[in-house]
Amino acid sequence: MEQRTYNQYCATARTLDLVGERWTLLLIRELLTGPKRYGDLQTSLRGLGTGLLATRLKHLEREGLARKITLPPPARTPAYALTEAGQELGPAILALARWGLKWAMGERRETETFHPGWAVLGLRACFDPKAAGGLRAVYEFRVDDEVFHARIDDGTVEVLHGPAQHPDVTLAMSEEVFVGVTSLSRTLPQAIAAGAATATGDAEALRRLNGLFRLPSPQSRSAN
Amino acid sequence: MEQRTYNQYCATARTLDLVGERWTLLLIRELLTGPKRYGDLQTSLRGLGTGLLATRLKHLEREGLARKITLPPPARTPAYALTEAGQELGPAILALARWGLKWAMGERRETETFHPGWAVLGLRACFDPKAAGGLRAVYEFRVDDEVFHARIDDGTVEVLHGPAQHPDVTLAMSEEVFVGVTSLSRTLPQAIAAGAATATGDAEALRRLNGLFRLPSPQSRSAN
DNA sequence: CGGCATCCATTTTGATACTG
DNA sequence: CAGTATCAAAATGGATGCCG
Repeated sequence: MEQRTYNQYCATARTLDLVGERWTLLLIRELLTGPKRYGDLQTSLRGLGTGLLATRLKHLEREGLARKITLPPPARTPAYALTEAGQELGPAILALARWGLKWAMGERRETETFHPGWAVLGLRACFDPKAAGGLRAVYEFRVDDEVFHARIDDGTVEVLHGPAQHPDVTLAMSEEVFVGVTSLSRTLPQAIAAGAATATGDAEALRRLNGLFRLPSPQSRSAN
Repeated sequence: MEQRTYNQYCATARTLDLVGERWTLLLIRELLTGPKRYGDLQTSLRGLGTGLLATRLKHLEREGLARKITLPPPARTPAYALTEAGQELGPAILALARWGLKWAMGERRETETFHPGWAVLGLRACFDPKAAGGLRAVYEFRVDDEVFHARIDDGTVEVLHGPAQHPDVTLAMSEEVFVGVTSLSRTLPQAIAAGAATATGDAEALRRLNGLFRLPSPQSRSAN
């Protein structure tokens, strides 16, 4: 069971030794918005078989990137959460996401799965701390059945799966509309005006929402 | 020959579809400091067979991340360079490196290879733009036979393989000493005082060098 | 539901020999 | 030096089956 290694005394290579195997970074991506259950991970990651999922989770546990927890009552069911070391992979994953938003997104393909959480993470990747100066607000996103919330506190964001305690603004829309908004094919105000999205709560916080995320305009890699 | 894909409409997954295969990010890491020849890539990446190297390079070309060039005279020999899209993976790779510096480095293992360029990239990953405010200087690093230079220009760095045109400071030391300095086990002034490193050039620029890079103190992943 | 074990068809990889 | 060709070993994926 010798695990494969690049055998390089290099920070990048050492990191990839730990998280560079197939599925590993996507698994961490899933856990970035909070603990997840085994079954939910399976659902999110189509193509990752149950055997390999178990292997990967064990690996993350053994390496101190994730740990198995028991969800608080009334759930009391097992789940997986990131350790501090795991959490700190967030910036690296968001950097990959920023690159992807600019150079690799385009239209959604027929065969591709989609979960709102991925788009929420895309938003987080584009968060502009400067634009959030002096702002303290909690936004709740209800996309079909999935709920996320973003807590903005003067230049910082935190994005978690699940409802917020006291959202300042609650937004609701369909998955399709959410994809449109997070891929710049329509703006949130347009979607609201068209009745495709609803927003309730603090009007001032809602007004500031648009400027918080700087989605890059997609570029082509073909030339140059 | 369908290439494997995660089939997720997600910026992170799309990026990993392009560069998540084994060796790919390390290949890009090598090209981050300038064009490299086929043979040099083979030398740097022990364990990557020539067949796979050719496959990966073709993939990067096809996807618009790298391109084959002819080095300018008098070399006139083929080499591979990053496109703009490829260059922009730098931040993501540096984010992985920053994580590795903090959570995965420790001592060099017997089996691990090492190249000064990797440590130079580690420095770049820790560059502190604030500390470089108002500074404009070129540092040349001569580590055994390898030469790199870093061009600092008021909050920006650029690190390239090869000698600088007009270095403000030239540093020379052995690989071993360089590893020591870039892993915080000794400081550059200490190494110079001990005669293990030599520095020539502008004293003021040399004095500012130390503060430019904020190497994180290594953390253990085991607990927590 | 959560999670590990098994079996098997495909891919991916690693190592080496070989060619222009 | 820059790659191709070839083949063995390892990783993946998918389907089940099992057990608490």
